[in-house]
Amino acid sequence: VPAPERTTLDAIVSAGRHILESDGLDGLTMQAVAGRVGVKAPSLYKRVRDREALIGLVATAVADELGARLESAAPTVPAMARAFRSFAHDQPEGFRLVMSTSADPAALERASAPVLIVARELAGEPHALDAARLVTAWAVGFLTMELAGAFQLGGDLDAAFDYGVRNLERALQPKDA
Amino acid sequence: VPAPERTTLDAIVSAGRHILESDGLDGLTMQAVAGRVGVKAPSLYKRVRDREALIGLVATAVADELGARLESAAPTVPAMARAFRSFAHDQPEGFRLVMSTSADPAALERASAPVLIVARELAGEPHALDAARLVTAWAVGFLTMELAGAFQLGGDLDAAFDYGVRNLERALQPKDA
DNA sequence: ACCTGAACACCGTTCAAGT
DNA sequence: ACCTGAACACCGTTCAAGT
Repeated sequence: VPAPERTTLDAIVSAGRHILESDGLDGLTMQAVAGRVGVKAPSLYKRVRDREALIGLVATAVADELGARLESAAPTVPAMARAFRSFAHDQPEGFRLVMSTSADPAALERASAPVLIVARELAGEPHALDAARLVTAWAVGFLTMELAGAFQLGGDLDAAFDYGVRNLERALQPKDA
Repeated sequence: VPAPERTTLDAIVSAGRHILESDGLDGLTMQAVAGRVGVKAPSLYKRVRDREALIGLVATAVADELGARLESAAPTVPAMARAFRSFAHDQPEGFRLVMSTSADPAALERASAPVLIVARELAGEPHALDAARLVTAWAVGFLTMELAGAFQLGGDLDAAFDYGVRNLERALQPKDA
């Protein structure tokens, strides 16, 4: 006797993202997600292996949206850095999750593709990958610290971010430019 | 009727650090810590407010050791970057914890002081703080990604790290150098 | 004065029983 | 074929009772 489906994997992941942002990773419980999609916790196990797998799906979905935002930004270092930072401000918990958990490798690769293109244009082919990693690592670290409140010494964070963008752009030019 | 003390706060924090590295943050349970110091879980509440506070103490202890290592490194960008990376490799869970939790602000400030000194010498006083943040953010981001396995596109990570160090050092010099 | 067993709330997960 | 109540293991935390 078939039974009607009362939810979908997409609804579960979407509920997970919403709860993550409002209640943090600790608040992302199976019961909270189940309640939000109108089902009891045990039913989630029909669509998701366990909580860890659900967290991975949430992280991948966030990484995909980050990639889409970077893709639709202008292909310059400042524009992509701004897009990156505004995403982290909009979804701080999701951003943290993507950076700490290993999300789906394919999603991470998609997200980093736009950066690689800009880096190639700026630094030239031989150092394109190293250059992309330099600017990505800086942005990840800056936002990790900003979100964690780790910039203790005050000062203007917006100015510090601009300083970073400007100097990195300069640093990526080939030495004999 | 007084009762003998069967453990100390130091022993608890030290046990916490050990369990953190061996079993991860999820494994850092009150029962595991209590067992390691030879006591039952409820006794921990005599010395620590709750699990969250214990995690904060562990993070602060790790941050203090990181600061000490940076302080004893040679005052150059490459030497401090190497010290930073080797610390993250030695204590990956501790490193992740310090970067994600807000450890004690005072500990974070102590840890970043040596970087500030080098940055001041390289970039000059007006941009010393911005420069320190640039290099610190890069190192934090690089290691966050390296530890998370987020560098998907292969290549030589040691070389990518060296590339970052070299180019950042160059980027920090005043524009008219 | 610290330590512990017992208790409670809460969560992840499994599974037999419903429809 | 999915959904749920019941059950189990495990954890954080409190507290009365021990010494």
